[in-house]
Amino acid sequence: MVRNKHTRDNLAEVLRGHDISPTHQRIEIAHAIFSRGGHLSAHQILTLANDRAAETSKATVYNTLNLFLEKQLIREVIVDPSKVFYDPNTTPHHHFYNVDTGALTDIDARDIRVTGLPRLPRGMVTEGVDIIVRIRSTPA
Amino acid sequence: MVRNKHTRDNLAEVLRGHDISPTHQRIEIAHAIFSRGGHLSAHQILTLANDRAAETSKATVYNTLNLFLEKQLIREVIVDPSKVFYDPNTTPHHHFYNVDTGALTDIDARDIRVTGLPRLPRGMVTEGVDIIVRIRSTPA
DNA sequence: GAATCAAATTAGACAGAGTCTAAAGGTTGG
DNA sequence: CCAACCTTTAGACTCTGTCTAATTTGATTC
Repeated sequence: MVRNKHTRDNLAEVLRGHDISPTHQRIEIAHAIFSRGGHLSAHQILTLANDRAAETSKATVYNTLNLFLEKQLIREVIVDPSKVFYDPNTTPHHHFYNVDTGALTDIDARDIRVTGLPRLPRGMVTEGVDIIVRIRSTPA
Repeated sequence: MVRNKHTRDNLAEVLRGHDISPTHQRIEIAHAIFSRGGHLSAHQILTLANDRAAETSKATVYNTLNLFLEKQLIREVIVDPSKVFYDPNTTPHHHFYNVDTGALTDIDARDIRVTGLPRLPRGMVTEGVDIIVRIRSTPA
């Protein structure tokens, strides 16, 4: 009976599974990202990681996020020119982006089909397809 | 018989057509963007605009690009976390993004069809759908 | 043309995200 | 314990973009 998938012990295992030695700081950062399940900026992650004890520096947050990206533990979502969001959901999915509030919402990619894309240039392969649906509330 | 669609005189007309008073600087900026037909960063535009005569400041480039955006003369393309690209093509289209080189290529949106998108939350409208196909060259 | 007033431009200070560096701390194996 | 290596760190630095206050430009009216 699992009470919490994101205990620090479990996270250490996850990190090891991705070839990442689980240090204190990395576990705190993973905890910040995974326990909320959603779309945080580097700055938010820095704040959360230092919530229980101030032991993680800005440099480490950036180092670690880039490491997590490399090891495919998280994904990057680029919708706002001034900020990158980090996404713990690495299953194929896309995003609604509320241009008024900045809120990001996942769209499961299972049902999505894109047709009519041109053939790729020779010697090129697709690494991924990102769809961002920009939405806003109807004006009064 | 038109030799060049992007003479400075023609551009002045285009600007007026979008409710923008055509100043020297604005014409130089428009010229930089339109005469190359694609995907420049603010920094590149600043350099190009000062090519023939150094008369355009950084502040004006940013002011002007934002004005052009508002007046729908150009579009923004957000693919690179560290930089916004400005796109003179305002017809519906999407992009190939070469993650190795950073090169952007247009994909005409006419033939593209996306199915399976979930219904929008109440009171929301779609402002636009951006599709970015990330590509890279096959490893040797 | 001169006077006036709004719009546009500007240099440079500023802000925020992210990188880099050199030093220090911690692990691990022998 | 030692050596080699990996990780973290403070803080300086870079880069993109914004802001401000002052000046320049340009159009309008007399």
